[in-house]
Amino acid sequence: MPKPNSRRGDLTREQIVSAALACLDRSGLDDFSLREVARELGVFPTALYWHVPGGRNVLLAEIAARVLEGVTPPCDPQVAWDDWLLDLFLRYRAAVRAHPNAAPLLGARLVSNTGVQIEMVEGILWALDRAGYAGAAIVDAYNAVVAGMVGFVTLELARAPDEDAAAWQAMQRDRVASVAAGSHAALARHAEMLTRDAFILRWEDGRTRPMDRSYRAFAAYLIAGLKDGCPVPAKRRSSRSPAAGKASARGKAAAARAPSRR
Amino acid sequence: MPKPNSRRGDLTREQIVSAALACLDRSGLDDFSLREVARELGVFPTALYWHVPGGRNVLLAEIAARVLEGVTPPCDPQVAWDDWLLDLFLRYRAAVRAHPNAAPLLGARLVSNTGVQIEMVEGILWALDRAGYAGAAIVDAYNAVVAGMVGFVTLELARAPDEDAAAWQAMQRDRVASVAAGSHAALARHAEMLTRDAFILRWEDGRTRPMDRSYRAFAAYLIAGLKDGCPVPAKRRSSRSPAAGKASARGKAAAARAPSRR
DNA sequence: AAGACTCCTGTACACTGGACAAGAACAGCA
DNA sequence: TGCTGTTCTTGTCCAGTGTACAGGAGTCTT
Repeated sequence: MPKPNSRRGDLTREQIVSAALACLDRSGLDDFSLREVARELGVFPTALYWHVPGGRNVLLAEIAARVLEGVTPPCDPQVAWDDWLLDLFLRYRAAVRAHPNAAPLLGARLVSNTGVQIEMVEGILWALDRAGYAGAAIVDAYNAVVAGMVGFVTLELARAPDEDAAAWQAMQRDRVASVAAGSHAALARHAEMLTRDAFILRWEDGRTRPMDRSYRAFAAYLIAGLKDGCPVPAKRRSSRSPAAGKASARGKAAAARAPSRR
Repeated sequence: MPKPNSRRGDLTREQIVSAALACLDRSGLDDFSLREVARELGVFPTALYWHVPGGRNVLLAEIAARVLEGVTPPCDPQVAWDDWLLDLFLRYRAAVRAHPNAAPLLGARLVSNTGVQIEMVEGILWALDRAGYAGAAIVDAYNAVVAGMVGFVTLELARAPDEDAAAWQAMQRDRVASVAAGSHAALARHAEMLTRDAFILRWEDGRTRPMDRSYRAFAAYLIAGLKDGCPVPAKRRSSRSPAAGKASARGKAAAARAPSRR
């Protein structure tokens, strides 16, 4: 029997989400359970269903929304669109790093549920609009921004196996070394760096070994690509030589003409 | 009591992984259970532990590796590095689309376990090396490629809530409409397209409504950014005029699809 | 023929998410 | 004050999960 809650109507949805987030931070997503949340609140597990109908999944979605609260920078017309985007990239990552166990949630079921993320959506569109995007192209650019931002951070924080860290590290290093000795020249050449900082090969995840530099580089690549790939190079203060913009515009238009197949 | 297995040593690790993949395809990741896999094989659940020590998680990792088997295009020095990368992007997506329920697996715990993905790693490094990347920069570029590729596809295939589809669709559309009516100009302008094809706002997921065009655009942005961002622009055969390169890229990628193993 | 080894059968356990019925505390109203 | 309906909480219940562990068939080696 849990300790009687102080008073009657004390249990709020907000409170539940907060407690759930705390549990998630502590126990990880795999061991996340409604019963633990209830224990934390001093309440019976089934009480949660009253405030958050839909149960576990809905609660997790709520957590995701909470984590993303306030990531969107203000829409300041003084700030150049690419700077704004970069800022969003950095803030998103910071927000998720504050609750790394929520990362797989965001990566796997990012859905608009409470309308919190609407601000983010509008912000991205606003930035891309100022960059000169419109029509179908703006949808593609928007998707690229979201996928890149969310994807990188999710992957960065994906858990490395939590067995004995030293053993895992040794195994990874050995395998890379042995494999690379063969015909894998490029791998061999950078083996040292890769086992520290490269996806798939690294033996520490992003919470013990952040990938700041790679993330910044990634954002830079993507934003640069967005500059190049814009059909109408720029709205104000054209950012790049018109020749490059025009040339790549032709290529993209050609690619976009063949819609589906395969 | 499961039906007696035909013979004694009939159960292989391969068989188990195949059955598990079949279960995953059928039931989805949330409802994936060892017991169902065992049922499918006509075997007691605990029998799986003999062939797959480590249980559920290890089995899931094995599935992930299986899904990614044969994605890596051959390392043909005739193919330009950017064409090779684009090809990899397309093949990766095709492979995951064949088993969409495995997408969250790849997105959340992409780890090198059986060495299958080593080929992919080496391929990417080889391509980036030819692009002129080296040292720390090649690690960043590599991470960008992996994160982009994996991230987009994972997000594309993230399940939309499986309640009544029509209701969900109506709700999404209404919310966007109502919110956009306010100060969200950019959102309002493209509301129609966005609710169909944009992350977060769309009401169908990637398996019923593929995002081919956005994915191609995304790959193009990223690869363009990688071209721009390279410290030493190009190693051999200095990158041709951008227009010509883009034009030939489509043809080349299509041609390179033929000599695939598997 | 005997033993060792491989592979699988059973049993058992602690735990999960969630449906359900019923009860407690409160509100408004007479 | 007493009554009634609503809002929340309590308990109970169940099917199903992952996996540890003890053995028991079948096959191979000697």
